Amino acid sequence: MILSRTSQYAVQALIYMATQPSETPVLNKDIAAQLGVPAPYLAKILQSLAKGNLLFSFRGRLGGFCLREEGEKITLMQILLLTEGPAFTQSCLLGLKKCSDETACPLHFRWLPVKKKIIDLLQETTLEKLAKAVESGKYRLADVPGKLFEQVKV
Amino acid sequence: MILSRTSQYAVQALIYMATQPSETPVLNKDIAAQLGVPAPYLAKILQSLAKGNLLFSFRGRLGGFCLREEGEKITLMQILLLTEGPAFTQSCLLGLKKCSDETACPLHFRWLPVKKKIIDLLQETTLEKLAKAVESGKYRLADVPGKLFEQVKV
DNA sequence: ACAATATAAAACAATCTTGTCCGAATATCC
DNA sequence: GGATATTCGGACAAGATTGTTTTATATTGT
Repeated sequence: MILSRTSQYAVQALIYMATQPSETPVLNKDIAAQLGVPAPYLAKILQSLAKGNLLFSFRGRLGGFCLREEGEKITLMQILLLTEGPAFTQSCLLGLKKCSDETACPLHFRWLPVKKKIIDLLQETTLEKLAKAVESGKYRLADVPGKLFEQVKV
Repeated sequence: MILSRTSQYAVQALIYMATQPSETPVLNKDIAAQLGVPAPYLAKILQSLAKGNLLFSFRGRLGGFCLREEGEKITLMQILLLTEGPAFTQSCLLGLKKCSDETACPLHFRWLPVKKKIIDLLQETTLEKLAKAVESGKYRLADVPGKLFEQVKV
């Protein structure tokens, strides 16, 4: 598995938030329900994203979470640096502590161009793009998405 | 982290084995010492690789482990399919159970070409190539490799 | 028989994921 | 202003998974 479950939930949640009107805070409870993920776990993830300055959080009635920046500015890389840790981009395939151009594992120079592709993807993919994809109805954010964009307003 | 520790140890161990003469079995104990990884844990990994038909194992005195095929035939993909599980190549970045061209997550088509690069790399990289890289002395298989290819025979 | 070795199983520890609980903050209603 | 409902915040623990160690057993060559 490339990403930890924590990272997967974080990305899913932020994409969902980017599909919602940005004026009113989104509830952890609602996000969890829409994605079908455990609410207590998601709450902890959202709190850490708020500490990482990616979200605003508001307590009390009418509280919830808001994206701190507009969706077009937030990249997947920003999210994953918070959830996977800052060493995320420098990790060695074989797990060596020190694996650089000078002291390299035998896979280092084969892995380098692929890693660059991954990093490029993560840096150029913004929440806005992903949110639009979901809003188009052609892509889904969760298994058995149920009524993510099929619900009728009452 | 891209690979589990189990996978990292497995790849390291098999590369090391490929650098050793193929006639005589290699001892788990020796591999563990050279790589600086816990021997009992490595033993479990090697056993599972033997069950997956990648290694021969011999019990008793003069026993040990041998590569089942020559190094040039064994690819990283073969190893990781055993240690990461057969679903390894189809995993969705966001963790969706069903994420195919028909039912896709918003990252699916962006991720696809990158995933292909990874799979290509894993399929075309053989133990032989990696073993030769290590034997050249320019690459290291473990942190603080100590005397991996510096030791003097007595 | 003995020593060296792999194999198996089980025990232990650490980490990751999930759930429960209660307190703190905030808006709304009276 | 005070009561109330709602929501985040944080502590704690249960469960699951992964990683690590220990112990015992079986096999093989000398």
